[in-house]
Amino acid sequence: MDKKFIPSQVEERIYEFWEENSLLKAKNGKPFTILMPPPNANASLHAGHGMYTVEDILIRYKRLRGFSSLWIPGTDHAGFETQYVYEKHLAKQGKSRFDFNRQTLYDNISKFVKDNSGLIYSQFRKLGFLADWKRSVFTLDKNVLETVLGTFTKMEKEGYIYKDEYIVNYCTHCGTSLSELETVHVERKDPLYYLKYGPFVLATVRPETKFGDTAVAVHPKDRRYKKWVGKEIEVKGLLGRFKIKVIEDEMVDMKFGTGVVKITPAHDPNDFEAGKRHGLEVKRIINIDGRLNELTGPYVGLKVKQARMKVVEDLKIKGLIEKIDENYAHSVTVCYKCGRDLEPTIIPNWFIKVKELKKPVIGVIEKEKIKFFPKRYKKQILQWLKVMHDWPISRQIAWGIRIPVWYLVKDNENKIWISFIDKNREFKKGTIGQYLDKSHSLSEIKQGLQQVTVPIYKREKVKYVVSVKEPQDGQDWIQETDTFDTWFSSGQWPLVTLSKEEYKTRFPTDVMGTLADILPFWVSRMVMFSLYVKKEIPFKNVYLWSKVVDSKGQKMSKSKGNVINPIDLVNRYGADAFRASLIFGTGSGGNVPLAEEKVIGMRNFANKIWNIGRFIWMNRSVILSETKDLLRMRDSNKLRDSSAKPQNDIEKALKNLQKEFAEEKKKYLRFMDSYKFSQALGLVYEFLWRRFADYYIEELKSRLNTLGLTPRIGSELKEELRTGKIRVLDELQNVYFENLKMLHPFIPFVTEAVWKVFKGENSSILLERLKS
RNA sequence: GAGCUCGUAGCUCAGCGGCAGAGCGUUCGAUUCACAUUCGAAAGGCCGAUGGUUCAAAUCCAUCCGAGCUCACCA
Repeated sequence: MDKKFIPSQVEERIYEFWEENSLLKAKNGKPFTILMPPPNANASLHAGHGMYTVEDILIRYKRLRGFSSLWIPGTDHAGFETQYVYEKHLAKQGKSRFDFNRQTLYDNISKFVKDNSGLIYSQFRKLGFLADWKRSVFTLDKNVLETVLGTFTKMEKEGYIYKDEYIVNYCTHCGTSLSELETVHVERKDPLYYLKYGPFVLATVRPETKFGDTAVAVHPKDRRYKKWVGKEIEVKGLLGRFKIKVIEDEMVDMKFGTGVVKITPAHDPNDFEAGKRHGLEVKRIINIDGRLNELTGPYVGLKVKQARMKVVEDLKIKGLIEKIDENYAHSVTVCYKCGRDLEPTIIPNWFIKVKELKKPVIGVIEKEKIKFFPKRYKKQILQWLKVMHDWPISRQIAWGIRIPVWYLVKDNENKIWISFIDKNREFKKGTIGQYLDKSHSLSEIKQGLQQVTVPIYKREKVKYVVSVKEPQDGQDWIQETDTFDTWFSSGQWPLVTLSKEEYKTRFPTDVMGTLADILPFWVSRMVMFSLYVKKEIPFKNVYLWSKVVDSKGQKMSKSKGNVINPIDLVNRYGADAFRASLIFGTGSGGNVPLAEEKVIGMRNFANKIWNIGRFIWMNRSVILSETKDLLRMRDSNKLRDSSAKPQNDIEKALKNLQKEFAEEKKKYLRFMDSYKFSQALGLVYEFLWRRFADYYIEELKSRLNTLGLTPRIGSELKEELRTGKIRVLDELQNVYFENLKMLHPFIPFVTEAVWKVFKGENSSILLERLKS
């Protein structure tokens, strides 16, 4: 054995051993199953992925406890995220997604993902993860598509899916709508404009939307404006005079501004709701490219911000601005990805009605059929479920699972809007009828297709069918271009990962471990889909781990320059040290600070484990080789008298050691079974280092020394004590071995390396059992 | 506005009714000994504040102060 444990010399070999000897696969026993949260297929390992260690700990622990533990990995296509990355990549080449038709864009991204995937699995291997890589599932695999499309079809048939023109947060830069959860609210100061509006003055931060106003609202209790309610007022505006209705609505805050609000249903979520309540016209004046449209007269084509400046300027000239509050602080909704202001926009979207679907979810969580660790997340998810509203599942991006809806072309030529690149590589946009008439064939359109938009028509709806393949009925159909929100497919992760056989024995799975951040996005939806499709919970326990932050508790980000590359740490200090540093001394929830000093500390711990083994190994080998001699000299009476007392002391110490160990183990099992990994590791750390090494070994050494013995090599070993010493080492060794097993889930490499020293190259601690 | 969490050693945080703890850092000391990636020792604390429950409170309850997160709203 080397003086030091050198991870880089053994880790790779050990991992290969596990892999070659099928130790990554499930063995016989009672099933224990974890589905790995799928990282983005094109991702590379970041510090946060290190927390997957928690799942590896469970897998290894359960294996040692005799379970048939199975960890199934996978990767996610991560629609929006990936397309975003890819578009940045395109931008570097001076291109954009609009230069390609949909299919080509999809194929290019697909290739991009393939080229960049696989990296993260090799990094996971470096961390020692005992997952069955051969079983990896990708969220665009055939069987996943079947399930996901099947669920959609079922939901549509049963009335849980509807299409609606709804106001959604739309990022004009990223070109897609976002769910509420994908938005970020930031506090900001913007000018608040007080506009003269007929007989009123009203305050707004968005004067450029005034062309879309279809009412003015006041509070029902506001006496100041009572006489106007229900009447039309005449307003002088930038485009001339117009009449507008005054309505009353509780949403108005009498104290804010002048107590009068303009209602712009097409461009504000609250106004949209108000518009619904009062049956107002939805007048859209900003297109989805973020520019004002022809209804705004001279402002057509301007982007929102430019338009605002121009409108304000013109209003000033006309004397229509009373005052401007330059320091108005409010919060703005921005894109979580690019940080730009979101434009509340009306676009046709596919929705899932969640009112009925979420009821059983709340039920199983309240009844604790699914348990949360730490417990407080139960409250959080329940709170979130209560406010959960219908889920928009359409995304206007190419990289994803295309929604299996086909629109009938016939009779709808003027209702289906398309954009495509024609055979002369020209970009075309308009209704499908416009082009079919002009010698563009449907197949040409389909080939160059970028986007299909079918607005909601109240009277004559556009006929569509839900079908995975194009309907073969001789009629012309064109498929929806929207794709599913990534969470729609990853929400079905527990439904696509196991084999048919395994659904009988391994479902519900045992533990779902994930970052607390995605509790609402992912966990609640997995439960929802599972209860809907399988009438069964998808997992029994949810373990929420914490965010990995830097040593000062700051979130890691490139701009702050505090990003720590985990592989770097692994290369320098070993996978064990990295893993343990994420677990040791960390609490439940919040953040896990990752500091190099801590990794070093854990490296030292791994080395300590190694050296305790080395001590036992060196002395044991000596004894074994000399046992014969020693036995022959048993009757020697030399030192007999003086040996009596220390011998008894050693016996006593051993008894204490056994007692302490029994207590340690009992506690350990309790901690492990209640997912208190940090405490379990801390316990063994304390026991092995502070008690076993610093106290018992040191004590024994010094007592042997008082007899003129050093527990060292060959000739220096005095025979008189051998009987006692053999026992000493035997007992030390057993306690040590048990502790190796207990530590193995946390620091698999060093424990396995030591094991192999004692039991041979072909042995593995993973084949051992940790008994109660 | 609502909910949740956290204030414990210089730093990062465990502990969550029964002697105030760990890692890192600091100071002093040891060294042919399994390990200097080591060992021994020390300094460092009104456990955010106040009140309550209790034989006993860092721990439970209430209020307050401070920090953070999430959700909702904001013309």
